[in-house]
Amino acid sequence: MSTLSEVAARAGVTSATVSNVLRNRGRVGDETRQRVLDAVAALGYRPHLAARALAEGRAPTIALMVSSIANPFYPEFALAVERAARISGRFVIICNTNQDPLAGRAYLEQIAGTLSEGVLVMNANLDFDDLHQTEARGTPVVLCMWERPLDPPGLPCVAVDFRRAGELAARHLLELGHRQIVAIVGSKRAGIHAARYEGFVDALRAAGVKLPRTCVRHAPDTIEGGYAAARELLELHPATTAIFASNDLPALGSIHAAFDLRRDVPADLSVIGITDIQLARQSRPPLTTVQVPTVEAAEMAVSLLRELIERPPHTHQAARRGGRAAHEPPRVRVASEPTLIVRGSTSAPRRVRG
Amino acid sequence: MSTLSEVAARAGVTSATVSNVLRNRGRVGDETRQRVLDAVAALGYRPHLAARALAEGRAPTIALMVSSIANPFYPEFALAVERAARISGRFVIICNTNQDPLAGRAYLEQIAGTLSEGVLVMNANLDFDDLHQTEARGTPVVLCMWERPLDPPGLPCVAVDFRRAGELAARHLLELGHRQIVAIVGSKRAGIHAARYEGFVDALRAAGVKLPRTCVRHAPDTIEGGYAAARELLELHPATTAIFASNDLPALGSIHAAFDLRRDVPADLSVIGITDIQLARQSRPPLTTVQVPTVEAAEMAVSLLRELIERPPHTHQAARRGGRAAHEPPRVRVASEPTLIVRGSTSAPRRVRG
DNA sequence: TTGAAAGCGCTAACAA
DNA sequence: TTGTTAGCGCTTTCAA
Repeated sequence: MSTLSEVAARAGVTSATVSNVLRNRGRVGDETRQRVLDAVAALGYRPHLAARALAEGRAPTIALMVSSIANPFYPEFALAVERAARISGRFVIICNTNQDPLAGRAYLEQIAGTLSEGVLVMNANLDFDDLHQTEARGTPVVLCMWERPLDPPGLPCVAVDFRRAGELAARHLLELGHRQIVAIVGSKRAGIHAARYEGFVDALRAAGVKLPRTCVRHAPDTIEGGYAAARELLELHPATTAIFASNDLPALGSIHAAFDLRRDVPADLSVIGITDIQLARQSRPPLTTVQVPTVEAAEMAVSLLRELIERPPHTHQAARRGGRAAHEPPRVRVASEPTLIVRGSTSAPRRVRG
Repeated sequence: MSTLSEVAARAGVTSATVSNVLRNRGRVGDETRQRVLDAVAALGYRPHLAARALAEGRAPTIALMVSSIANPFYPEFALAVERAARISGRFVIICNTNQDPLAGRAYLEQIAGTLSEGVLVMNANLDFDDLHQTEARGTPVVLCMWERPLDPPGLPCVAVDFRRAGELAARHLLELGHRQIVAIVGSKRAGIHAARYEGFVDALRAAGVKLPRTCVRHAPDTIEGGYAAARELLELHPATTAIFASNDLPALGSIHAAFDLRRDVPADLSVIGITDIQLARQSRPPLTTVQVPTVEAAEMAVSLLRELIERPPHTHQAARRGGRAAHEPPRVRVASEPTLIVRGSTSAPRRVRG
C-alpha cells in the first residue's frame, strides 16, 4: 500500500499538494495536478481511511444497532440504510445487541465517536441513558422507528405513525364486517407496539366494537410466538372471525395456526398484520397488512444523522443545554403514513357474505 | 472525549505508561497502575479506535461482502459472523454488493486495508481478480461457503461439501420410493449450486434413475423463482412425485406452487431443499431439507481470517509467491458434513404407500 | 500555486 | 518501572 508521500515523491511535489488535488481543495496548477494524478494511478494509491479519519477527527462510518439482524424485518431495513449511507460516502458497522442492553452499551462505548461518527438505533432495546450519554459526548444518535410522531422522545428520531397503522388495520376488518376479533400484540414488557394497539383498539371502540381482555395476547415478535398465541386465542374464542397481529411475523404464525386448526384463511378466518415485510407477499395466502414506509424511514434516518454529524460543533453545546441552536436540524422527522395493502388473508366473515 | 495524554496528565505519568496499563503491556507499578485507572474512570476515557488502528497499522474491523443482506440466509450467516468477530474484538462492516461486481470492487478498493483488516466473502459475485489483488496488497480474504472441498479456489476459504448435500437429498427421495423427480437449480450463469446438482444427479444415476434435461430448471434463489420453476415443471411433467431444489427459498416457492395447483404436500408431492434456513422450520408444511453448518462455517471463516491477519508479515510474501511459509495457516478449512433434516414436506409417493 | 510544519490520538522501541 | 521519542498516513493552517 503506497502512501501519500510516496505519491508526492513520485510526482515531485509535497504531500500537501497531493492531498489538495485528491480532495479538490486549494488551487493546484493543471500541469502539477496531472503529474499527481499520474503518480496516483501508477502507484495504485488509495487513501488510508483510518488515517484520514484521525486527521479529520471524523470517521466515515456509522453504527447500526439492531436487536438481531436475523429478524427478517431488520435486513430489509439494514439494506436500505446501507444504500443511503453508501451514497453519502459512509460505511455501516452492524451492531447486534441481541436484546441485551449491556451488549448495546459495550458497542456504544467502544465505537461511538472513535470508529463511527454517528449511531442509528433500530429497536435495539438500548438503555436510554446510554444513548443520551453518547449524544452528550458528541456523537449524534438517531432513533429509526419511533412509533409516536406526536410524542417524541428526548432524542432525534424518525417517526412513523404506527397508531394510524393499527387504526387502518381495524377499519379494514370492520369494513369487511368482522366483529369477533382477537389481537396479538408485541411483547408487553418492552411496551413495544403499544401505539399500534391503541390505534387498533380506539378504532374498534369508535365503531362500538369491544375487545375484552381475554381476546388479547402478548407474544414475541416471531412466527412461533404468533402461532402459539393464535392457537390459544382460537381455542378460547372459537367464534373468532379475524385476527389482528401488531406485526407481520406473528400474523404469519397465526395463518399457520389456522392451517393446523383446519380453518381456512380467509374463508373461515381473516388475518392482518403490520409492516409488510417481503415474506408477507410470499406466504400462502399472501398476507393482508399495513405497509410501513421502511425504505423511506431508513433514508430519512441516514440523512438526519448526516445533518447532525455535519452541523457545526457549537450547536452541539446548544443541544446539550436543551435549547436548539439557530441552524440545528429539527430532531424529529415524520415519515409518510402507513397504507393498507389488501392481499389474500382477509375477506368478509362467512355469515355475512353472499 | 478525553485523550490518553489527558489521562496521563491527571495521573501524573506519561501517555506511554497509560497505554501500558490499558493494554497490560510492560511492567507497571501497582500504585501507578491504580492512579492511572482512577484517572481513566474519572475522565470516562475510552480509547480512540481510529487512532489506535493507525498506530498499530491494523484496524479492528472486517468487511463482510454479501450480495444482498435481504436474502434470509445472509442475515443468519451475518449474525454468526458478527458474534464470532465480536468475540475476537472486531467489528463488522456490512458491504452489500447487490450482485454487482463493480460495487464490490468499489468496496474493496476503499476499505480493504485502510478501514478493515480483512474481508469475508459470502456469495457476493465478486471478480476473482479483484479479490486476488486485494490479497496481493496484503489484506487477507476468505471465501465463506466454497462448495467443493476437493477443488479449492486460489483463495483461502471455508468449504462445505455441497456435493454431499445434493447426494443426501437424492438418497432421501430415492429411499422414500420416488422415481418421478424434477430439479430446480440455482441460476446457471453464476454456476452456483453446481456441486449440489452434481451430487444430486450422481446419486440418482447410481440408483439407475435418470433426470432428463426437461426435468431441470434454473431459477433465481427466491421464493418466486422457485414458484415459477415448479409450476412449469409440474405442468410439463404431471406425474412428478418429488421436487428437489438446490436451496430452501425455491423449495418453499415450490410448496406454494403445489398449493396453487391443488397438490397436497407431501401426500401428492414431496419437496426437499438445501440449507435449512430458519424459515424452513416455519413453513407449512415444515420443509424437509439438508442442513448446512452455517454457524460453524461462519466461525471457521472468522477464525481463519483472524489467523491470516495475525500471521507475521513475511509469510504474506511467501503466500504471494505461491508457496506456503512455514507457519502459515492452511488456506482451506472444511466444515462438518451436511445432514438430512426430515420434516413434513416429504413422504413416500402415493402409489407406493400403504 | 506550492511547500513546510504541526498535529489528530495512539503505539512501540529504546533509554533512563 | 517509567519516560522519551518517533512515527502511523493524512489534513490543514500558514508562509513562501
